[in-house]
Amino acid sequence: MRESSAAEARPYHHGDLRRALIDAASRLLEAEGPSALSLRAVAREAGVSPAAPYHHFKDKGELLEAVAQEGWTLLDKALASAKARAASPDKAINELGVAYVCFARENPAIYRVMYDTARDREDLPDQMKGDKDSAYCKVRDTLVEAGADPTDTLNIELATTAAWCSAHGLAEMAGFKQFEHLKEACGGEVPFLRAIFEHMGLVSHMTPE
Amino acid sequence: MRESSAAEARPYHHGDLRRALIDAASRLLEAEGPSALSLRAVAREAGVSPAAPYHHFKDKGELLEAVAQEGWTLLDKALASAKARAASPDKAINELGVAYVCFARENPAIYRVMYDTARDREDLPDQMKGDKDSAYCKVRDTLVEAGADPTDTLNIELATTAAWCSAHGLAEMAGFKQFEHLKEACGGEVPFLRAIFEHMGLVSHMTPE
DNA sequence: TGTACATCAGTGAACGCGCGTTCACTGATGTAC
DNA sequence: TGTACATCAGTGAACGCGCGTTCACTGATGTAC
Repeated sequence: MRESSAAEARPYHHGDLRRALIDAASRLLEAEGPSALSLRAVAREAGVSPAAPYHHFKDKGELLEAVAQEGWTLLDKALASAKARAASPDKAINELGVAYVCFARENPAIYRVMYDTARDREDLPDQMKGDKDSAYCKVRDTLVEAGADPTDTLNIELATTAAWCSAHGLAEMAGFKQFEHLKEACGGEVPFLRAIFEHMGLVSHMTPE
Repeated sequence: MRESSAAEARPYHHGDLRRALIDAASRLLEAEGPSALSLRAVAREAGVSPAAPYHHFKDKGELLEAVAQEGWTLLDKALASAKARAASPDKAINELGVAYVCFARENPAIYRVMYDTARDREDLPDQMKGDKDSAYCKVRDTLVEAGADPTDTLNIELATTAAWCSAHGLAEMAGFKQFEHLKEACGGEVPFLRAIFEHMGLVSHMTPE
């Protein structure tokens, strides 16, 4: 009832500073790049004193992990809506790939934080494999729907991994200048991505024929 | 004639401090990780004052670029010897992939510096495309030797890019704990890599039949 | 072959900076009675 | 409904640190004569 005007001075208690700090970190990250992400800068961006974040995060690392976690959740959502859009299961796998790369291209700094923190721990977030709605499971299920033998779990997992790695590699490389002329030749970035995924032939090896 | 004993105190003039600094940086990088790579630490590791590197590099960035450049050269060599070892052209492409990933796995920090600096500039080193002996050209030529139509330059380039991205993605992910059980199931890391490359099917789309 | 001198490649002290984190504090909030 | 008090979530000053870089310097090297 009290916050009548948007321009009103922020009250002493913030309301949801944890959330605000994660958002500020994301903003900073995309605006200034990963190297600019200090705890002090995040606090500054959120309009709060340098000590305030310590009431919500043990240290800088814990904030970074929260930002990465946020990224994985956004990625899950992006893949879910791509899958919902796909016309048929055997088209879906490449569309998931395209959506994956687009997510990385639109949020390059968060994407980097996601993988940098994962690589430092040599561990992808638990969410990835456990959760039924996770991005990983979505890719795997799509391969099955496209005709892969669901009882051949080893090959299903290998194929899912192959697809994931391919998409990650493409996501990290797609921005390089060297590929500009290929994008033009294909008629834009998305057709270029589609063409690359075609060449990776991720589904053909899994289906009986 | 003067440096008789290996234990002799280093003379005032170093001889090849530029080289020594790049080596020191590589050592530090693999020992302590990319975040530990400061100019001062490199000077310390090389046993030299903090100001000494400035006689050989304009600033920290220039040293980093030299380290990355060194990495690309080492990668070229690793791929060259893998290609020389390969039994047949159509096996060679996957073997190049395996060698690529092994290089990244054995030099993870340098590998990261290579791509971090490239991504910051959105530009792979010129060497990559220009030089006939470059890693990129080696992959492309191998695809042609394996039967791809050499006049279809667009598809050759797309396939080379696809192969490169796949290998890069795998290189960055291969260390994750989540894949331990797959490596075991395949009988080791290298067979695992081979299996993943099989699933990526990089050659099948290029050959007439 | 010796010597004067320019140039090269180091030293080490110093600069200012932003960082992560801690501290004693205080204003705001919520709860027990 | 009012009040005392514990707890929560901020402040802002301060700490020590390692960093990149600059500076005046000096020891070593190489070259012209």
